[in-house]
Amino acid sequence: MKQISPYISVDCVLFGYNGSDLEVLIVDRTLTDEKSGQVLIDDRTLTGNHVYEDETIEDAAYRVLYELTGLDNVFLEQFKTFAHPDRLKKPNDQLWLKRTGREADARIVTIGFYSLVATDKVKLEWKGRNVRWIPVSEVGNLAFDHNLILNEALKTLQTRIKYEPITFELLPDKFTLTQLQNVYEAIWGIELDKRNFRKKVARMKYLIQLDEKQTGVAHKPARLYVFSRDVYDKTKKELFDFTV
Amino acid sequence: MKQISPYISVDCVLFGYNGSDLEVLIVDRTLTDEKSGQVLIDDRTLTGNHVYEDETIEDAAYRVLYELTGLDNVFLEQFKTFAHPDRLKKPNDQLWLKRTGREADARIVTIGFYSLVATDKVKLEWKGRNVRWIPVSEVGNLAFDHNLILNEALKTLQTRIKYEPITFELLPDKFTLTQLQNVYEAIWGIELDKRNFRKKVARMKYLIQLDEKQTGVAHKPARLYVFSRDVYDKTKKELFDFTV
DNA sequence: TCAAAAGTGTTTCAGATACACCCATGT
DNA sequence: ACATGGGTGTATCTGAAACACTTTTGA
Repeated sequence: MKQISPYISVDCVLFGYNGSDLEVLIVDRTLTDEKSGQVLIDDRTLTGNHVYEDETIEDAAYRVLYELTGLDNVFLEQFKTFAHPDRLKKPNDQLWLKRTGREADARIVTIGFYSLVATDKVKLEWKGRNVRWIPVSEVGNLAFDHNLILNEALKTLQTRIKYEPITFELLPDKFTLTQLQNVYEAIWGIELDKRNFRKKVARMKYLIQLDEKQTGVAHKPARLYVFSRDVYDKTKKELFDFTV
Repeated sequence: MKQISPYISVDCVLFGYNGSDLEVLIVDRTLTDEKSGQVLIDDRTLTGNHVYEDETIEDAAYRVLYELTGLDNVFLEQFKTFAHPDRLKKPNDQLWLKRTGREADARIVTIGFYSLVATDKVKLEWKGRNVRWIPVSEVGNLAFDHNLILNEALKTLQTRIKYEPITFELLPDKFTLTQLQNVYEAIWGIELDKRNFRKKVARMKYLIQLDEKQTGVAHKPARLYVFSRDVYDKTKKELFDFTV
């Protein structure tokens, strides 16, 4: 059995998109007293993971993703590390650590990763716990410092999509321009003009229009597009202008 | 005495500007065999630090900066965490850890911070070791994974200055527009057009023109400017447009 | 035939780029 | 007087923003 690095963990913020809202994958955390049957803890967390001694943190994060989605080519990026001495010191968190056989006093550094996945690819069970997609705006209180981690991940995502084409990771392989626009709108929480949006993406050579249309929709069917990483890598240029 | 967190460290990439090059603060690492007098190690590192058990990583990073500069209001930002299992496993690094009384087998996570300082504010000695500013392009091989850390810090800096006005942190409080332009050129390694640069900064209301000029220069003296954080905070706006 | 979303063009304005000369100072 | 860097304006082009109607499909 592999040895676990006891002071390092990774937390993964999995973002998904349900057609109208930006969602995040949340896991239920419940703890019931064995004797009395009393519910001691009933709240929620992000998906986290320990790290093995001989494993990189990236591999540890990919392990969570693989367990949740069965996919191994998912967008994943480190965004910030959380190491506050008191980050695991709330009463519920201490109780949880003790009851699940962890060292409750240890200072654990967690490296935050965020990930973009098509929501339908996720199983609804993980390590025996319930897993749910929840719109980011309805998440409420999370355990540990997971609200902080989620907020930082969201800020990173909002910024990153301004400069890098990663939004299609939230969509099926073939998608419409309206879906793509909706993703930007969901992440930024604003509305964009359809015509201007389309003029903008028309300049993005790595969005390839297919000879294919939606089917089974009760309106004019939209054209389908795919993202071409190949074209993107060949045409992307460094941006040396500055805006602020 | 405070207890040290044995598995967490911070590494600080201090960037400076000498009037023509972007520089980074580098510390000599020398180890001499006590009996033979033979030089066992003679190379260079970034400035790093341990973290105390009850201390945040930000505070630990500020401690390095304070020791080096005597300043406590320096620009500092976390940019990436380095945790590869083999990051301290090179022979010289193992030798160094053992001879300086550290646990050579332990996996140590280091959180990378970068910082922008006016170079003249730095003392030239730190923990009994020689400290030097070296142009980023001339750094050469560093100990541990410090070349990797430096490269990531530089990439972060190059990107960050596109969107946030932090470059003046590398200059004296009062600076000329040419100095400011030179900083951008040094960080990006490209040349910018003087007139276009000035038109651009003219739109930045937080650059305040003083009723003051350079003195003692053998040419038309330049006007001096200061950065106003106050104006910046009041006028900065969220950027929701996207460019890629 | 109606409901629903797809798809399209023009005008106006702001900012990006390219480019060359005179000015103020110290030596 | 000369060397040095400071400081300025215009023309062109590209992209951002604002804005409304026709088209195609399934029900």
